[in-house]
Amino acid sequence: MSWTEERIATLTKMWEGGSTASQIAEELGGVSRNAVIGKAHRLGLKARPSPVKAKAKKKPAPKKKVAAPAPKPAAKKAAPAKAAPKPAAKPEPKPAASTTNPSQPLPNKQEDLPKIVSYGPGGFLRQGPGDQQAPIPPAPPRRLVPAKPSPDIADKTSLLDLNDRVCRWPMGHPGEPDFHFCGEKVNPGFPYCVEHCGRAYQAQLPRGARRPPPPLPFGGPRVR
DNA sequence: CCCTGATTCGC
DNA sequence: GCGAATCAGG
Repeated sequence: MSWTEERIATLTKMWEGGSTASQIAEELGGVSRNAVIGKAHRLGLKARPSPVKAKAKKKPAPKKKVAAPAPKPAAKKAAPAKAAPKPAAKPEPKPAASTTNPSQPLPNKQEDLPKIVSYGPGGFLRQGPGDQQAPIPPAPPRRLVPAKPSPDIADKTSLLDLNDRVCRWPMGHPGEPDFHFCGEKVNPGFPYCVEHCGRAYQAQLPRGARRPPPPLPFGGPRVR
């Protein structure tokens, strides 16, 4: 498996969403937990509550079992000394001007809601009924430059384009070059547009009066 | 034991 | 760049 735009997008989204590396790996498929972590680091988006970060113990020369324990005067990757002790360590947690938007000083301080989210098979957001009411309607009227990672999906709704107002119904299948999301305006109160709400939420019919199989996302044959 | 993320380093 | 192996804390 290779790290395509979509896979990286999913990884990033989930990682930042708080999903564990295992969950992400399982979601992406074809990659291990380590692969996810490794990639996450390479993407520069590490820094997350890790159980093994509290005490940064130094490593007593782990030495990979393979490498010969022979003394290496000039180790190819010797630790470049821990420079910059920075005694005056009191750096202001600069919020780092969020993409700068002078004309709109949005509060941007809407509580640190844990907001548990999960992701469906395609990395789409899976919400519980309780979350569908969108407790925080004043979604920042972000009008940032999309900066599409790929021109191929220039007019498609990618994972990165998802927000509280667009339909999250997946179109196509993850991993495919044109995988994207519906992107239509949502049916207020739901994560999908009116049309897809009809697919997602079907009235429970009486026994025996059941209709066709529930066309869940990724659940059945490809529909597009 | 299980889980977690961090890190190293051969490929 | 990738990820298995490994480390290390919960």
